[in-house]
Amino acid sequence: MPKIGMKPLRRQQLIDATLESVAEYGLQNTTIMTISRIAGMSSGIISHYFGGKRELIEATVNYLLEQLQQALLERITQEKPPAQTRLHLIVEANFTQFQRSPLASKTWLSFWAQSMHDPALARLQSINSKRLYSNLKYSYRQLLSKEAATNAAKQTAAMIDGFWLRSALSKQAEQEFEIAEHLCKKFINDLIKQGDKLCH
Amino acid sequence: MPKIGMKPLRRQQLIDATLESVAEYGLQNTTIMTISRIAGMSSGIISHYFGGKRELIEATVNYLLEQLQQALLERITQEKPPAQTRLHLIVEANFTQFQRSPLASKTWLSFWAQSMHDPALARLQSINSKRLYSNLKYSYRQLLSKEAATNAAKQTAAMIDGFWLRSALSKQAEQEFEIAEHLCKKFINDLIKQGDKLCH
Amino acid sequence: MPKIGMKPLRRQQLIDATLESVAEYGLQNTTIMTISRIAGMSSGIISHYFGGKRELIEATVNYLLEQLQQALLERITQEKPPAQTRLHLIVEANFTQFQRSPLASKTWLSFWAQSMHDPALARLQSINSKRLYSNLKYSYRQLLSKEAATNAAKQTAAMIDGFWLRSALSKQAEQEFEIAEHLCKKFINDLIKQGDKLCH
Amino acid sequence: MPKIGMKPLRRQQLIDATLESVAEYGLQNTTIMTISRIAGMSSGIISHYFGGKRELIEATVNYLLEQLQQALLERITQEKPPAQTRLHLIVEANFTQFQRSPLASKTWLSFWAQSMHDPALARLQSINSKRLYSNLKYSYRQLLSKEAATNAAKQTAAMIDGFWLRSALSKQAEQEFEIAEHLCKKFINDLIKQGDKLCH
DNA sequence: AATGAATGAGTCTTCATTCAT
DNA sequence: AATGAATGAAGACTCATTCAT
Repeated sequence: MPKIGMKPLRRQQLIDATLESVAEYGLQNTTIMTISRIAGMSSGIISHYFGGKRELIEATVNYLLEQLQQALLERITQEKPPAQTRLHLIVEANFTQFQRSPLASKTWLSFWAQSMHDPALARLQSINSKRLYSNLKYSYRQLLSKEAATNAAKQTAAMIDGFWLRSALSKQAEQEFEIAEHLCKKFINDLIKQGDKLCH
Repeated sequence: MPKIGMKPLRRQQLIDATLESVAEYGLQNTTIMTISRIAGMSSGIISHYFGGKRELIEATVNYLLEQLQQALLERITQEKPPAQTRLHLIVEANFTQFQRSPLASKTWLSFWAQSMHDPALARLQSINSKRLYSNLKYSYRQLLSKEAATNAAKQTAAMIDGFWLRSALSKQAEQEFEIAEHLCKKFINDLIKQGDKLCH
Repeated sequence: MPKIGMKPLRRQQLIDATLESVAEYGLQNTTIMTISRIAGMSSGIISHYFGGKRELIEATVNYLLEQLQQALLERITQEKPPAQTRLHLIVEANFTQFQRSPLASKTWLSFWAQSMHDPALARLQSINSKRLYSNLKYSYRQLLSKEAATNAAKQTAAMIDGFWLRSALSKQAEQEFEIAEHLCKKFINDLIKQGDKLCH
Repeated sequence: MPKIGMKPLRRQQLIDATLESVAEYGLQNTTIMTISRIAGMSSGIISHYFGGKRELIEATVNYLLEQLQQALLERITQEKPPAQTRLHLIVEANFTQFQRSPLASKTWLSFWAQSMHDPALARLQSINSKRLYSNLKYSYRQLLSKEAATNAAKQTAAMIDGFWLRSALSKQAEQEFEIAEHLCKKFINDLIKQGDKLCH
């Protein structure tokens, strides 16, 4: 069945299956078998489309990164929001329904841990980490002094990642994520309010 | 060599070797062989002293938790510090030289990821997470209203964990940890200063 | 080679290899390696087709039982023999060429010993034991009183198993089996003759 | 503690422990550890007194054989019984309380299975098998013709071993052994009675 | 005499990869 | 394009043996 465009479709199906498998069994217990079974395909298909398990894992992380980036772009590029709004949108992009899902959150954490010993994953993780920081700093810079903006961006990035980590590991993930988003925004607001006073 | 007191010694040696192995190879690539080779012992020794790999891993996490707890107790119990100082001490306890070491930080992250699919590790992680929050909240409560203290404790816990996570994954871990500790303390100070103003 | 019908073929090949291995090395010294080497396959194939060594062992015992049962059915069902003939046929089924082979006899004994500590094997052994007794009793009942039939069935079953055991362990197994079959039939004949006299 | 006569004592204690271990766990699952634990000694003691596990196992089988032989001698040498009585005594010696115990019966069977692949055990088993036959034949010879005696001895030996095997593997071992002993004696009586008639 | 700490070869099992079809 | 049969290296675990004390 030599259909055209089969390759992207199959690849995405396998990436989705990988996300499901990692969410259910963990990265450690995710095997060619669990992935291919979830995808409803044979085990050989992975080598066929990705060359090996490692490449499929990397492609899956890439997909998560793209989703995150896209969530931000969707929010920001439609309009030209003021800096504070933009900061809120960055927070929101990091706490979308997709990112909150056990599927995504468990996978992220597994990948981060793995990234310490896998250069390809480390590279992706580094890009992601810097991107969050840059986005935050850019917006803060419009409201605060250079030093204050740098500090604020680092604190906010840490708080976002920290809340995200704690929520992902919590048993009441859903609820925790809700509070987390609120407290991140509150932190931003307090920071700006405080910055105003200090400026004047 | 039937020496008395051999058991605690060997167990600690194996825990140390596990930390080194996880730091170097990751939890996923840490095997009975890597651990026993680092410890300079045979592979059978692990089953002999811990029953199995799983129990050794759990004992190692327990050791990390104890180190963390002890770092805090050392700082707090010798004196009765004021609340703000106490909050700083909590931050410091989470950023000791030991905790900053790749050995500890990489191991923590590996364990957290694994905890999502391992009830025993999940339990330990949960205890640790709640302990940090409780300690922070207790101190904040002496300075802020109940609601404000709760929010502050959650934000601070997230920031500590987040900084810790970002630093551990960073290539300039040492430097990042330094800044992280400073910014956590700064956040606490700002929060309290702000809280004062709101109260008055 | 995705041929259809590969599974039953491979399973039988592995069962045959298991019989050979147990006959040559004993159940205790039969390993995944000895079996797969005899079968001319890789070690992984056993888990692939049976799930594990245990299941392969059980399947092999089952095969021996089926062979025994089939040997009896072949002899009995084609005709409706008189009771005495039927008793002889039961004896013959227990001393077929296959059952006499070191391959079968050594394996039986290994399995019986193991059955004392393995519920699954114990169940199979129990079925086999009861089946022999039932078959004998049914035939004797047509010739003797109830009590005499019970006794005769028990004695005959014991004699068959005992001869079988002694022959299997003997160095001149082939010769011993020959005599054993003859003496079992003689015992049956004598018993019936004697029963006649007692009846009349 | 260089006590004199320690060696025989320790050896017997270890043989007893081996019997218990084999009865409880089976020969396959009987390890240096299970034996030494039951004996309340260290694992090293076995090498110390027997050289290795294998030698201990063989010594244990030897002990079982001696018990069997002694049971027979006790019954026969006290008096000079007539042949039929003597045959009954042989049966009784094979069904003493000790031989009926799971401890002895399970061990016997394990050893027999192992004997197929262990020359030392095979030798012991062969001696035992021949001894039973010889004893039976000697007594039968006083009552029957040479050929009849040979047949009778073989049948009786098979029946004894067969009953013993079936009883050992039965769930109601105790009860089965009782019936077994009775039916063996009955077989002997019937045989002699029949032999009388044929002789006259 | 007796211990038990330590070893490491051997076992079963898992699983990513290969490849004929 | 897609399968899944087959491989074999690597994993954790077991256990008889050794040996310093």
